[in-house]
Amino acid sequence: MALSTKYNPTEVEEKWYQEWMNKGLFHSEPNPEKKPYTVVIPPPNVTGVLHMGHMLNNTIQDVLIRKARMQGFEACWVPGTDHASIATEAKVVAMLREKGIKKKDLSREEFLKHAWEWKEKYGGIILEQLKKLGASCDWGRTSFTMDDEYYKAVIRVFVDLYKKGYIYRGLRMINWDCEAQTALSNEEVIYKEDGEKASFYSVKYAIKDSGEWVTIATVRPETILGDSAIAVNPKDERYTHLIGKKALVPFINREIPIIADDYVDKEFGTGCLKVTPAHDPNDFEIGQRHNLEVIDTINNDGTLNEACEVEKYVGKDRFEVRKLIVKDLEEAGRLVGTEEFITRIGRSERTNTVVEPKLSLQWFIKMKDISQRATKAVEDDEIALIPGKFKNTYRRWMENVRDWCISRQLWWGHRIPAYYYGEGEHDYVIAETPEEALTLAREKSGNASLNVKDLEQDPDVLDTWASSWLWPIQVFGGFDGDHFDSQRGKYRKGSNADLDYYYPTSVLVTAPEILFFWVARMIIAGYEYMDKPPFKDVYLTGIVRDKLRRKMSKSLGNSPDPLELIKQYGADGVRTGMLFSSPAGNDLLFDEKLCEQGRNFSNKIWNVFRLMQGWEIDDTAHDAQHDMATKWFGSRFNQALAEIEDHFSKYRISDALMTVYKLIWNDFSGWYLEIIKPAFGEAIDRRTYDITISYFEKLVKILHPFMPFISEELYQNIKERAEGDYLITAEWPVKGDVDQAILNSASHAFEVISGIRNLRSNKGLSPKEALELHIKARNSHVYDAFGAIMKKMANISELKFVTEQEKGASGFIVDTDECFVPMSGSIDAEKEIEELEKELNYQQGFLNTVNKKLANDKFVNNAPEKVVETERKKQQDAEAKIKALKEQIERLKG
RNA sequence: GGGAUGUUAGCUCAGUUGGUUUAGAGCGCCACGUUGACAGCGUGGAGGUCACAGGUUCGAAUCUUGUACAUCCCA
Repeated sequence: MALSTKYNPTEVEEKWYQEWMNKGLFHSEPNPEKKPYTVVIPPPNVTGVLHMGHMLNNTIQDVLIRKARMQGFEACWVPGTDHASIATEAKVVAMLREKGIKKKDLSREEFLKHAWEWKEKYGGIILEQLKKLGASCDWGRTSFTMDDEYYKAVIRVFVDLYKKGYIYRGLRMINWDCEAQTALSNEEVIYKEDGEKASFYSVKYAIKDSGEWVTIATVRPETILGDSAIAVNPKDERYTHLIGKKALVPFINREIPIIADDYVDKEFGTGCLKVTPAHDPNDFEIGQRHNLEVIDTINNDGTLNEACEVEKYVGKDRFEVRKLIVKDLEEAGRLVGTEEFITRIGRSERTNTVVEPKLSLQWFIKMKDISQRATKAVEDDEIALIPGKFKNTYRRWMENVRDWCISRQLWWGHRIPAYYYGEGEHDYVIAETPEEALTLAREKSGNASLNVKDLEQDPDVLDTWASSWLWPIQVFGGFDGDHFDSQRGKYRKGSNADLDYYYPTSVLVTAPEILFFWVARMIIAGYEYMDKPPFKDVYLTGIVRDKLRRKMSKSLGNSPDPLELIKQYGADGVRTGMLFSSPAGNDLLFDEKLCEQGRNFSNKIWNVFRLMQGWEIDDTAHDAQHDMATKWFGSRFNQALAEIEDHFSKYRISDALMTVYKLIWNDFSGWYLEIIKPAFGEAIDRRTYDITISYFEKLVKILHPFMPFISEELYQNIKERAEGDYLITAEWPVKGDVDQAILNSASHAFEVISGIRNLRSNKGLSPKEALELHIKARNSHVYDAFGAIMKKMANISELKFVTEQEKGASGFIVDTDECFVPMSGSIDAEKEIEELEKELNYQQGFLNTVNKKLANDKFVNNAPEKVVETERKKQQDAEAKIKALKEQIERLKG
């Protein structure tokens, strides 16, 4: 059968993925005979489509899981998706808006129906796309963070943490969109790149019981009426005498203290800061530190309320009031100056209105105590972050961890299980179900006649991360039913076979951007509920950028369509393309050329197969000449395998791939096959053929994690396979012996071959023209073993040893052996001398540095003996080489 | 403003507790080559004062200090 000279991935990839699925080869069950190797996928958002970041991330996971599977681990890769409350809700709202439906016209139930429909339609897209990449996930275990059981788990954990005293309700600044009347996440607030123009007003406040004044500067004069202090820097000598005194708010003459706080920048404005805790996040924090009154003067719709105490402003919009108040201040002689400056103004992504910082009651998790174990785990390397530089980042964040605000003013998500039965601040209960809530509420209120209708559940949902932090536990159902011991607030050990077997997982592969959002919190939850870490290693990938180092994003349009790439280069090509340049933690500058390189590699391997497949085999003969070649490649393979294992142990996936790449392309294809390749029309002997095929089989094995499809295709084609024999589950090669002497001899022989090729190239001699090679060698060992190979590879008709310089020959030097190639024509002596002198120069310079070292007593006395010895060896080698070079030059001159 | 990381060939990166050669790889580039696996290929070649300036050391791309630039995180 004639095979195409080009490899065509599309069909092959489809075929093998189906076959692997049909045979259940991705599926895993706890197996006491084997050790587990578990990976949980970072669940992609249901809103998304596959982008290059997913491609990189999931390729790495697949490489790791496939290798583990072949190494005899019970490999389990659990896939799934994240409900992504904010992103999804925004998408659904936008979709409804296009249909002319407003969210506020819908009931919660109606809205959620739309959301679920949307999720069913689009939520699985990424997972389907991952199949094209070759991801060997155990699809039967697919999880979703809003599956029924998962939902219950999240609620359970909320109740549990509340019982343990970790959850509380408190005031916090949020971003408020006055037009849409909703809270915004930080991600939904946008700032113009170059800032915006704003006016900076200087206003003077009277100091009580003194004729003095103090001048503050503000961009938001409408919030003056909510002021509760004036702050100065404690080191600012201009104002020290005022600290502790009272100032009077203009118009209303409310007495507010003058306080000292480090936050205040002496250089900025007048050095006096008006503090309005209700309407500025920084002011709020200052307020907390100094126990200041919080006076909320702005309504949800952006108008001022009664709390501002000035009748004419009440009910008017904040920007209208700004104009009015500026005018009034001016008339009252309180406005000292106005200047324009550029500042960052946050606007709502959706309505473009200026975001109003607003205080609101939110739910929090106290982080300090609950996170102690997680901080220590990374500090003590119980969990390794790779690359290690993230250990610092992690420590700093954990040591300064802030309480986690877990409530979101949204509908899509896990609804907070707080049930209110009255208007009082504490009139609520926390429970898994309304029924339980009712029982608790009756107890707490002492009102036995309460019924379910009197309870109102908190309308907000939980932060998405407050569900995904349970991912490594809950994908195995760790919080289901009796597995969770709600008395102790722990997983009940031994109750869930899957969890007991697969947890802790082996490695988490994710992006550094979510180190705190997700990774740290999973570690916290892992120790809290399992008393064990969720994973042993965390491999942090880089960000995929374009050639110009810009992050790939939809809005820039600089991200290629991954599926299109797969179509063009094959999944194997794209996978290797991504991995060629992705050291852990470093950004990957994506270039389609890398995929092209991957595709070319597929093609190279394909043609290797075509070559071997075309050979005729002679069963009777044994060509002993090939024994040296097979021995050599055996050692070379083992050497490379050891390197590969070493790279893998350090998660240097890119280096491991490059080692495989070079082993196949240079060593196997470039040298080995060329050596044993039978001449046109001749057959290869059986023994050499068989061993070559066994080498090729080993090569496709170590290739498999990177290029699963072409490797399986070739594995199936190089020989008949028994039923059920697949590469994906085949045994990973075992490390064997490395014969260093053979490797050294081979590289010497290859250098001689290169020397001859180089000589041909310089002299324009055809490779078809046979040459003689005469060698003045220190020992002839290498040539006894590799002579035949050298003759074949360099087209040498005769190889003989000489003891004297040769006249009328071109020469070159390998190590200290002098090689002569007799020439029929004339020799360009000048040119050869020039080259030899260049080399001589280098060697003499080199010898100089070595001699300098050896002449230095301090070096000889202080350096380790081994180092001194290698220097002596270098000295000897260089001297011998220089001698040989000089001889050659003499010869040419003479 | 605080902190972290980085700067090695045209590009992307290795360089593993300072000593195997006055630095390596892949890609790109240049020259030559095509009836016999592969032009999506082969053979050969060029290309770097390791950002800059000091310091430590017998010895520095590697340790240290400073400068410049770049990226990221936090406020």
